[in-house]
Amino acid sequence: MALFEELSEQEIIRRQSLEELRKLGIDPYPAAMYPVTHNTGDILADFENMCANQAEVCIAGRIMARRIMGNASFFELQDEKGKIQVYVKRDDICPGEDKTLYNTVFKKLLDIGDIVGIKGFVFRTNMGEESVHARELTVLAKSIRPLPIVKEKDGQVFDAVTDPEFRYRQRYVDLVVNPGIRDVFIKRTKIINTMRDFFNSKGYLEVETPILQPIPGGAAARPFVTHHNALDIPLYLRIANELYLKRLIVGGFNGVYEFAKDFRNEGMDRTHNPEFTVMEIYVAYKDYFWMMDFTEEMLERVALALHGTTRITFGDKEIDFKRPFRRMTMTEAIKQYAGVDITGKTEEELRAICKQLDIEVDETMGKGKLIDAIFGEKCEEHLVQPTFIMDYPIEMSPLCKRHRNNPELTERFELIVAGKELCNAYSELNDPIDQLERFQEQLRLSERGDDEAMYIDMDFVRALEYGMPTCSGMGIGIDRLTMFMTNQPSIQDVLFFPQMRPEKKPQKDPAEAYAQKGIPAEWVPVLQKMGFSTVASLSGAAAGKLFNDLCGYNKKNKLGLANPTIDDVKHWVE
RNA sequence: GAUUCAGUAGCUCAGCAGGUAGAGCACAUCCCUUUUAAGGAUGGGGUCCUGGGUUCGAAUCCCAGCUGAAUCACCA
Repeated sequence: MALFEELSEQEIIRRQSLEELRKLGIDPYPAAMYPVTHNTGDILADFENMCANQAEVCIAGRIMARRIMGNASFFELQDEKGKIQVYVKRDDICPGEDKTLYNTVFKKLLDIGDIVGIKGFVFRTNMGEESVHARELTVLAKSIRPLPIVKEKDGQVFDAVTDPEFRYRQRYVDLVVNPGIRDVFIKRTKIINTMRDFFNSKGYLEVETPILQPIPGGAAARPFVTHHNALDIPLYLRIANELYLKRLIVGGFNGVYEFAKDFRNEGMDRTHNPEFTVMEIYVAYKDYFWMMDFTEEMLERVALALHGTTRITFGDKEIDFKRPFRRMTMTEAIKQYAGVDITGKTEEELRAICKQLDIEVDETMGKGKLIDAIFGEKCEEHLVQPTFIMDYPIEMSPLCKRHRNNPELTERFELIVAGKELCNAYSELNDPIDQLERFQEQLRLSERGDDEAMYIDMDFVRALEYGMPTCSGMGIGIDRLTMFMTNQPSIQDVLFFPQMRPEKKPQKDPAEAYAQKGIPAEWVPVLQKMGFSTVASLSGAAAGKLFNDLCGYNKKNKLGLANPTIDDVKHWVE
């Protein structure tokens, strides 16, 4: 009894069914493989043919609905590809005298959520429903926790589980009961595979680089820190892999790419998760113009692979990934959308412009950040269709090559879609002396109070000193790309397991802890029910009231326990 | 970090002039016995997020906290 103390009635019943199955000699969790031959998708795709031939199939999956009748019943079996109705006739699955498998096991001991295997043949019922007629039923895994019940008819969903906390914490349940969730994640993988195929077809090499880094380089962000015991040094979870991929270009690879989990110790919101996926690619002897063409082709392929068209819907917007994308410089964009010309302006002049445009600034912001603020505040929101914004100020791009025609700018582009940054790319800086100076400039910004300025990675500078060919690199946020391509408004909807605050388990002391105070084990559940879930919580409680409550509870619930004396209770609350 | 909203049965939700906790699905028992989100009847199931306060009395009103979401701030 004590074992079931915290279980709901339905859970208790299911655990009893579990024991009943074992008593009948049925292992509710058998070890042997089950020889599945088809999935529901296979059957429904070729139904007419299979039905005409009464094709034999062996399928397995979860019971999602049951319609129990006398000696014939129906249930819905759900597998990875969908659902199909199964027809279970007593005398077919129990050909002999013993009807236990049908009457007891199927009708009484199985529940929604249980995983079963069915051998049978394909047929259509009188009602016209595509079905499998069962000849054999095998219990493959008993479910002892009831699933939420979600129903569906003609594409309309009833009682869907919508609580985001439930869905994200128990994604496994979300995937089982909510139609369409699985599809987002299948598309996510398809996006990645399409990109990977594209890169491989060009002969570029997929590589892996360190996640634990002694210097968190390649981007400006606060890192997660950890400690390596054997080396006794701090290590950082990478915020980017850029500097390692460029080292490989130094090493002689012409094209390298990596799908990388990066980690940034910053705020979480609808578009930010502390760990996220980025694809970065570097190709030698190319520049950022080439990379724009490459990026367009890649995204067009992804859209076509997913939707068969370049036009996609995102929220209330329609976005077209058809090449070529619009291209404009940052200066042009600011001129067009903010109405100011930033050409040749000093830091002080820019600060005045910000003030005039009602943009908040502070003293730590240098020229680059001021320009970025104007762009972010006044321009980004207008850029709905894919747009390359080119030629960023040099201060905000310490790893990017100086612009060939203007030393104030860099050969950098970002791709903006629906007002959000999707890609970031450079003609990569390969001048080691310039690179070191840029790092030192970052250090000065950092001393001025900019806590996101980059760390100096001297080994990376050393690598550049040996010589890196001209090259262009591009990074793209895979989570954001998936959000666009699957029309999901939140990053949590494209991550299987988005970061959540850990669940707090209510603390409960075991009966032994109560025993040390002389409290009999049978009273422990009663005390816990009354809110005294730990021994410590008892101290200081009003003994008289508790005594009355306990005796009253005993009587009211007809527990038949021997009441403690008032002196006993006084001792308990000491 | 700020503001707003939400937290009631396994799930979806009602209830909130403060007065004995409700429905549908799910579950159990029975009837029916080829059904289609839902046949019929009966029944069981709740720390109304937690802790304080106001009150004769709080799911309901007030305060604080926890968890989540949205918006903003921060941020590639």
